[in-house]
Amino acid sequence: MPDRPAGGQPRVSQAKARLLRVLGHPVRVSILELLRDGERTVGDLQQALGLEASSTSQHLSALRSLDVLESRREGTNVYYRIKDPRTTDLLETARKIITTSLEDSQSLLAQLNDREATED
Amino acid sequence: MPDRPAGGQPRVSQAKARLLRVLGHPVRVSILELLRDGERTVGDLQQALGLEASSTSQHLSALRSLDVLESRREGTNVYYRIKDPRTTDLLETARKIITTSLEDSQSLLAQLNDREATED
DNA sequence: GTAGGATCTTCAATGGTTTGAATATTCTAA
DNA sequence: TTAGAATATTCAAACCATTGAAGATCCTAC
Repeated sequence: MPDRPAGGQPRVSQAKARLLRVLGHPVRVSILELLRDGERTVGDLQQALGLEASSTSQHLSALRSLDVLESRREGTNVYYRIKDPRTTDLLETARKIITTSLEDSQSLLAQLNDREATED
Repeated sequence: MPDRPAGGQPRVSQAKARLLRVLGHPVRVSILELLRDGERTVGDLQQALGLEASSTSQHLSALRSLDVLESRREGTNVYYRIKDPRTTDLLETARKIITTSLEDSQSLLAQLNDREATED
């Protein structure tokens, strides 16, 4: 079994990319944030997201097909939950990276403004 | 300033999604893996990736535009490096999630095979 | 200083993939 | 069987990746 399939990049890179890509959508990020504190029904999620039922279901199924979510049925409702808690950590890390990056540009901006005020 | 822009999902979710999506491509995952141990030139990366120069440059620029990478020029070469080390952590977390998920399906498969061998 | 070569980036066109919305279908509980 | 809920399918529009050509930028050597 070759490490590098026809595509070009190694299998492991491809697997990571698949996971990150499925997480890389605003609706799906919102879903994970909603599920951070525990399971919820599809109808509940749909309402919180402000989406059509069909669209909600499609995003949920994308996440489940990569094993990010799992579901159980109870009567007429289906409950979804996050399968691996490290998925939440991953999103939290993403948040930290973004925050740092924004803080850096903020402080750069402040420096530029200071300089403008004092120079010449 | 509204939390929820016209798009639908909150700004924060959108920002996270942008970051995760730019990381969600096999070539860009490979780039980050190559840069894990330190900076490298574009030509070096290009060769390791097996890509066209222009394609390499565009992936690098996508990563830089979201502040994932930074670069410096030295003579005719440009060196790229990872800006925030937590980006590496994020990829590592992704790897762990995938590994666990694969192990789970492996053991499920093993159970199925055992049952097949002993039943009837 | 300027011609040539090397490295990297940008641009525009193409082909492919993903998304969103609407509709149809399946599933479940009563 | 019927209503309600969830999922699957479809198709047009938006988006992304790749390619090749042209454009910068910098070094070296004459």
